[in-house]
Amino acid sequence: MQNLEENRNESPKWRREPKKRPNEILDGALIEFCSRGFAGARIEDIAKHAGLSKGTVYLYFDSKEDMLKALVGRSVTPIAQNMGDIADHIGEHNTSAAELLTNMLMMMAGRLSDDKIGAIPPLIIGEAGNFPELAAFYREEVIERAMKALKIVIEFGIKQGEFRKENTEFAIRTLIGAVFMQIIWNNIFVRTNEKKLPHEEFIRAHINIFLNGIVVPKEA
Amino acid sequence: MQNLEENRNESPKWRREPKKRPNEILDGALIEFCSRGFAGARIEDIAKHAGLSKGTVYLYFDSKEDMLKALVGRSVTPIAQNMGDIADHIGEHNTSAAELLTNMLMMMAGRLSDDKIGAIPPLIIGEAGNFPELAAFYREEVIERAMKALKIVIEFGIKQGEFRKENTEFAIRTLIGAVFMQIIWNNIFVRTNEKKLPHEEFIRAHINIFLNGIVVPKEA
Amino acid sequence: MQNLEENRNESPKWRREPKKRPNEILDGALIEFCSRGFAGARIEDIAKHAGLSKGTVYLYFDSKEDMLKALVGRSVTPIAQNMGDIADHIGEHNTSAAELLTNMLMMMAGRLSDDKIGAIPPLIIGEAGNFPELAAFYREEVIERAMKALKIVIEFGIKQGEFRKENTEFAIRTLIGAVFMQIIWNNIFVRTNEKKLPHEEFIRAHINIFLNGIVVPKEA
Amino acid sequence: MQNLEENRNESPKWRREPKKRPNEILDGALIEFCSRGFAGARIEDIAKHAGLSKGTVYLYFDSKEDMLKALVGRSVTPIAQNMGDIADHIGEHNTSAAELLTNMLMMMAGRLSDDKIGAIPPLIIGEAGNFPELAAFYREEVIERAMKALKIVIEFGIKQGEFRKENTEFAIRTLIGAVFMQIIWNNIFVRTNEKKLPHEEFIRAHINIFLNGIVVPKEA
DNA sequence: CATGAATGAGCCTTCATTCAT
DNA sequence: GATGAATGAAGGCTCATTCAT
Repeated sequence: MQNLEENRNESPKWRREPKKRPNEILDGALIEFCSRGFAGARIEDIAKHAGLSKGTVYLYFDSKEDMLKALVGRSVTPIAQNMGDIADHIGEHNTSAAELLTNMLMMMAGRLSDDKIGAIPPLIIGEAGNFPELAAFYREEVIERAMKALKIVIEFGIKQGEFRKENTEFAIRTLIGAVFMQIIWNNIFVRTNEKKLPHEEFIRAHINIFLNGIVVPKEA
Repeated sequence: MQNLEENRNESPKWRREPKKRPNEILDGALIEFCSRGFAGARIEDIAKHAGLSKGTVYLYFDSKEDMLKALVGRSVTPIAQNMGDIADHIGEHNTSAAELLTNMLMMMAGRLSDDKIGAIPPLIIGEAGNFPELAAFYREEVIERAMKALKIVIEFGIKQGEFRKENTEFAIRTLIGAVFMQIIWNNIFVRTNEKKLPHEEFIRAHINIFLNGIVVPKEA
Repeated sequence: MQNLEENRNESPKWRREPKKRPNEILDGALIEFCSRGFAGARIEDIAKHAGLSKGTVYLYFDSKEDMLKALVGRSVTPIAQNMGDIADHIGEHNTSAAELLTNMLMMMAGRLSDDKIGAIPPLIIGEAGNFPELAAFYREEVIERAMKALKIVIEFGIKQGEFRKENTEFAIRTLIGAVFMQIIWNNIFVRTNEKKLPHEEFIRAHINIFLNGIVVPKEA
Repeated sequence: MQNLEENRNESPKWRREPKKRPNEILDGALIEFCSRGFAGARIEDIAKHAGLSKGTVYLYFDSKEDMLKALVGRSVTPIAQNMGDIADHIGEHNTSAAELLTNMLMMMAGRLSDDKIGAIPPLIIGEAGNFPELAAFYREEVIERAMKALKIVIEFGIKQGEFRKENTEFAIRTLIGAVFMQIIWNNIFVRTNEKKLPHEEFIRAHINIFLNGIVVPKEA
């Protein structure tokens, strides 16, 4: 995660692309915020990740808090967009609701496997007390959208006679719970040299159970 | 899994059973840690919750960090114990695996509905960077135990012919994912005057799907 | 101005009277504000004058700005009070307006000869840009009161036939101008080892001219 | 008085006659120094007033301090020159000492009514602690010269039998006090939408009192 | 046991100054 | 000449921790 390469020789400050600067800083901020928490992260360390000095960071962000917000904002857009895209294609071709659900969860989990994106939810969880707006923002931009999309698909499945009529709200949460599990496990509880929960397989297994359950049918 | 034993012998200070006063302090610490994060919490505010002054806290805890550890320790013991209890009774009476799973999840979710206990996991998630030992401790004492218990039940169900043979590890995580969902939703993302996710109903619905899936059987 | 005595041996922190603390701090603030300006004064240096450490200052004042305001406030009360007292006694006994004016100016200049009080106006002048409220406050509490008192006396003198009818507003300012001169000269322009402008003599001479002018009467 | 000569030879950089650009910069510096104080003024803001960027300022001035000195230097020359001019004409024509005094004070007050010049003394007062040389310089270049000129006129008046023999040093200060009053009042204490002290009228009234006093002669 | 005044390390933030372009 | 990105010293303020009472 460190960009050791950049600090090579005396590559002078003004030679690097300034356009990428904010993003480079946010990369550093992500690392520090995640490993030290917002309060514990030191601006100087964040700057160092981008090969910059303390003061330079303030040319791009007004404050530490500003950086946190930008960081969350940056992670939100891509995932939020894809989410709706999938739901929009319901009924097109002849994709089953089951396939659509699989695609959606796969996409979510896939995106969140990217460290730059998956590290954000735990960060938000940790800072929810200090920055409730951040949690609210993330809920609206990501979680609500995902839920809405899942809802559409599940209701579509029910209408098609493909799914049983279950409490949709709870069903959605069961699906999303797996994503939470994956994120938190891989970012918080996995041991340093232990294999992470592979989203491809885990989500597929999860969907499978979601669809078919685990109980052996009474008369097969 | 390997250092379960170690911790038992060492009996670290943060697992001790404190008397009344320390507990009052920890109640205050919980409130402050959760709303401000570990770094943001001020000892003076914690003390105030217990009707004490700053200095007095130090008669009971060596440091702020010590308090965090004690806090987590305090929340761990009860839940960890119950966990095993249930798995121990497998095969007794003639409880089905399905019933056992329901009982276990219900118990977990029930406990974690208690704010004093449910607030801990988000706290740990937020401080995992600063205190990896805490996450490790919690994994070992709570999550691993829960998983082990769930595993036993699921394997019991499979052996009984009650459950299909699924990837047990993933199935366990699907179950636990719902608990994560419940905790995080209720502690982080729920809006101030919005109804919390009721664990009784949600967990029941979740288990139902887990057992039977949501797809309408081909030929019923 | 330094309190070298206090720092003697290891006289522990908690042994000194805490009641006097704020005043001691303000004494230090005065010294530093006057010699370095508000912005240039370092809290640590201010604290050192009172034999305290940086942090302790914040037990008594919320901020540097707070200290400045307290400092001005402290200097204002005594002078503002005396001012009115004198005007209140007009007509009592058979004091002439001339005597009253002399008493008033003498009192003002006398007070402002005390470094702790005379150093404030130049400070306000220097910080008027940053803290206009301070200048406004000082005008109202000190200058306006002084002017009002002088006005009463001068009008009394005119009514008595003791004074010629001059533009009172301007006359007042002529009187006060001398006080300004005295303050600014002694605090800003006087050389390090040059005699300060002695208010007793200077104000007396000034009043004398004010009363009688300097022109030799045409036919004496 | 003694180092008037020195300064003339040394011709310090801050008395140089800058070209157009530097003057524009100083105009900006004046505004910022006066409204924020020396320490509070930001080079970037000063530059903006002149339509320049931060770095450019350093092509014309070595440092912020250098700008302050240049600023004061710039304001000093014109007033200092006029001062002597008047005194030089004493005895020419048949101007009375009274008229001469009036002319001199009128000129001083008139000049200082120009914001660019009148804003300087309060600035010096505020920064006297940080830059005692500035106060000393101003005293020598402006105040001492004004005093010397006034002294000559007053002594001339006494010799002519036009003035009574008063303590000349004090009398001078009484005169100058009015100028101080005018500057400080108009630059510091006047309210935002309040009329400034009009130097024409105020100085005329002041001189009138100075010459004739305010007491009604005993037997007129 | 309890207090709270005092300490001082620590960090965010500002801004004069530099310098490659 | 002019620019503005970059630097880094400096200082206000916070707060965990100590300790005399």
